[in-house]
Amino acid sequence: MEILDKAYNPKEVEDRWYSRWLSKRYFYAKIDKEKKPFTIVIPPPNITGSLHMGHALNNSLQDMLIRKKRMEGYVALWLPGTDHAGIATQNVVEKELAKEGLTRQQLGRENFLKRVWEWKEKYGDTITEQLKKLGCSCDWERTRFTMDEGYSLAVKKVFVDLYHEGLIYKGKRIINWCPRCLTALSDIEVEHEEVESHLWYIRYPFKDLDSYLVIATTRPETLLGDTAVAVNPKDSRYKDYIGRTLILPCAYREIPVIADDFVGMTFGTGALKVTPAHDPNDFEIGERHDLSRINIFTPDAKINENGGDYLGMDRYGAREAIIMDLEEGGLLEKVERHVHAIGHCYRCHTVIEPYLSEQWFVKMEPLAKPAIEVVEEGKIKFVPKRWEKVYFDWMENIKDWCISRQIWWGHQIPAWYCECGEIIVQLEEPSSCSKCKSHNLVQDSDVLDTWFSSALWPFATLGWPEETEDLVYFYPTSVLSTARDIIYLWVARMIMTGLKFANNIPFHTVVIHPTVLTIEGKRMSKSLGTGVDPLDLIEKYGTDATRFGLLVQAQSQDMRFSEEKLEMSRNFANKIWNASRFVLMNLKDYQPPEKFKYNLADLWILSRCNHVISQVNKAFERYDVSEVCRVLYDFFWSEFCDWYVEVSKPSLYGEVDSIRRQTIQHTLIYVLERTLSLLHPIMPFITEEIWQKLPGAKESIVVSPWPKTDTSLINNEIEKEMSLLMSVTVAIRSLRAEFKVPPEKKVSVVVFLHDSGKKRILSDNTLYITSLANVSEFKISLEKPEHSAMAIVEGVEVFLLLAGLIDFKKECLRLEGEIAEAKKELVKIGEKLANREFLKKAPGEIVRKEKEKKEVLLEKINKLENQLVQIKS
RNA sequence: GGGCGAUUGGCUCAGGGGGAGAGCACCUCCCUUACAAGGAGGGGGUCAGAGGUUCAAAUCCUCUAUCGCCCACCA
Repeated sequence: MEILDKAYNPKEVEDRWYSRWLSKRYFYAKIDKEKKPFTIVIPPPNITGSLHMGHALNNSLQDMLIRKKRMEGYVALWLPGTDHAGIATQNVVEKELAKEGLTRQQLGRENFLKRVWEWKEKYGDTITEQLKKLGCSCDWERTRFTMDEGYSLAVKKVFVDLYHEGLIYKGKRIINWCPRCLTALSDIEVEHEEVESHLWYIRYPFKDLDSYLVIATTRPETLLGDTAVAVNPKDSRYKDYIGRTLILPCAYREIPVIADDFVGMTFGTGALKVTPAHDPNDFEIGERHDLSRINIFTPDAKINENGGDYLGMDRYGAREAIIMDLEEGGLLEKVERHVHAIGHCYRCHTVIEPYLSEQWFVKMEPLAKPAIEVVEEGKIKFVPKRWEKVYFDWMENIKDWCISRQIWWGHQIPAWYCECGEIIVQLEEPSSCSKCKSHNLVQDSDVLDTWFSSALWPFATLGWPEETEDLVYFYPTSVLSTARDIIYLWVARMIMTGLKFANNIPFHTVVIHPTVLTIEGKRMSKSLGTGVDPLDLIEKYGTDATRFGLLVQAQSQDMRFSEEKLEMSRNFANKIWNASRFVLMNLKDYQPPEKFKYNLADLWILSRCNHVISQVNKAFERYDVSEVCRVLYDFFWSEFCDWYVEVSKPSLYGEVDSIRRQTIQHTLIYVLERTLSLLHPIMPFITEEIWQKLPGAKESIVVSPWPKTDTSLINNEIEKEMSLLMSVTVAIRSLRAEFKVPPEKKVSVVVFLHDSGKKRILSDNTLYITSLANVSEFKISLEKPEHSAMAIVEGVEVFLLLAGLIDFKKECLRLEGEIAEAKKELVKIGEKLANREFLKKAPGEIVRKEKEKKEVLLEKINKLENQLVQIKS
């Protein structure tokens, strides 16, 4: 039997096992129709990404689930891969080009894309390599990328099918435009943030009257694009002005006063400037009143030729200039402070410009409907359940999805325009126009929203649209685990496309894990420097400790993470290591026993162990990974190590009876082996390393069977008996400490009790108490000894014979304190039992328990008082 | 403006109708041959506040306060 080093050294162990597992192909999910599949598709990280705490948590969680199922005998597939991340990746490569003084426009589309692919080949696997460091048991042979050939075909097919079904259309609308990324964004890619700004009150003079109308706006610069001022038709203040003409300040255009229900009468002045090309509401008002739409911005948000004198200014410069001009012209009535939310690009945080342009959209309502139903019907469950409401709220108010992006990196839209005006949408490039036969066709230059392609992830990765073996066997997948901020962006859309194109739900459970925050409760962010790098943690504490530390905190609330919290986990890993070391050190002569001779403690730990197996399995069913961690931590440390290992020592060191010895050895192995298996999904490396050294170890813990509860070993009677011994032991230790008995000094103990059952337990297991509490003589007596300190546990009076060591004054005080405390409790219980309503309405079980408590307390007080009298005499 | 979540010992968090818990920190003792990344013992909380339901509330309901998150076209 090989003995372990004194302290656990994770680094040495981790690389060795991971490459071993790979070479054995344990993570490869081989289709076996006799077995059930269990599938998780990884939320594909961006190729630009590197592992952050959120990834570390989410992937530890997925690995935990997949490893457990693998051990349970499922064909467990964890399908990995990456996302091409259109805007993000394009930005990164453009930045690189900028260092060389180049722009993508200078390079041209084709060369630029070549550069991006080169970049991808070089850096795109960074994050998947990091996942290996985390111990993730992904099936790397099935790794996918959202721009793989097959995957791209799936994307095109979905687009083409939706188009021909009328669910994708092209339209001119106000969309969210990022003036820095120079592309449209969908509504959910815009992050709203409250900012302190102003409300400017501006006078718009009437053409034919010597007066003016005052409008209030947060964006004075857009007045250059105004084509009307609108008031509410019910607003008596303005009734007479409807239909009159105003002179637009700074632009000197004539615009009408119109009436529209949209306008609120209480905000501002009740008069609204209408800029159809730069505000979604104004756009709609414009449609109703047939107003012209004047675009005043260039794509990078500078004033264009429609802005007259302000041509070339950027939007903020133009604002200042216009305010100044208004002020000079006496047209600025007043300025108020005003807080409002404005949208920012989720990629570069530039302020979004509502911008009129022609884009492709997906009609969402028909897709959303069945996706709502499957969640309502419980076919897909969210964990925690409260996220279902979040999902419903969004789905029930869903808006059409703008899917075209004016960037180059991504899936180019499979639409071709003919000079005759015909639009051809199909998978392959057409050789000629289907209408006029012209060969002069140009493909739409836009690419699709990255989320359009990731929406297909659960089935496109399995080979769809081909009816592949993988697709048939592994789809629908089982669990999806992700962060809550992509419930709309990703989860909802996967459900919609899965139902539509793979004819089934994409997964039956959506686990929404908590967000990892800093210890101050702030979001972790690289740019703010508040992030923690999980690889640093792995380096410092080991992968297993890092995983345990994250998972034990993964409860239903967000977690405030700090590095110190990993110390607990590292210590736990070390504890596992050393307890195993102890076991292995005492196994040198081990032979699997043919006969057993169990003691109370053996039966106790076997019972506890099986309780724990069942608790762990239940917690897994609820996806309560934190509970799994806690149950195992508590059991291993506070029961197995603190009690069973300690109890086993005297027998292992001194016992001559070889059957007893073998029984203890067997029990140690039984418990350790099972605990390691239960811990393996959380802490894969240390458990494998130790497991391999246990007698009878087979191939690998990775593919070893998951523990099943053996109910025949669960014995509540035994657990109660053991707890009596533990209580007596603690009582003796406590008295020793109270009276400062040196640890090495052996003491004599006398216990006094009447209960014959308890007497038997104590006399049968004296060795536990004498060894655990350093007792030389342990007597069950019918006489109370003098000159001793006393404690009462479970009705047993425990006397520590301390002639000469006892400070009687102190002991009196202590006893009086205990009496007082017991009496306080007695009063409370007394009141309860005096309450007739309680006796009448509370369940009999509760009443009985309270009465029993009262008896125990009375007895205890009586005993304590007797002792007090005796000591004083 | 709407919704969701949180409020439990100094800190970070469990618990979720009938005995207030853990880890860290703190105090005392111990380098005992698995482990000082450890062991033994101990102190510390009227469970944010106010009402209500109940025989019984940290736990369920209502309201309030504070913090956080999400959604939203009031310019």
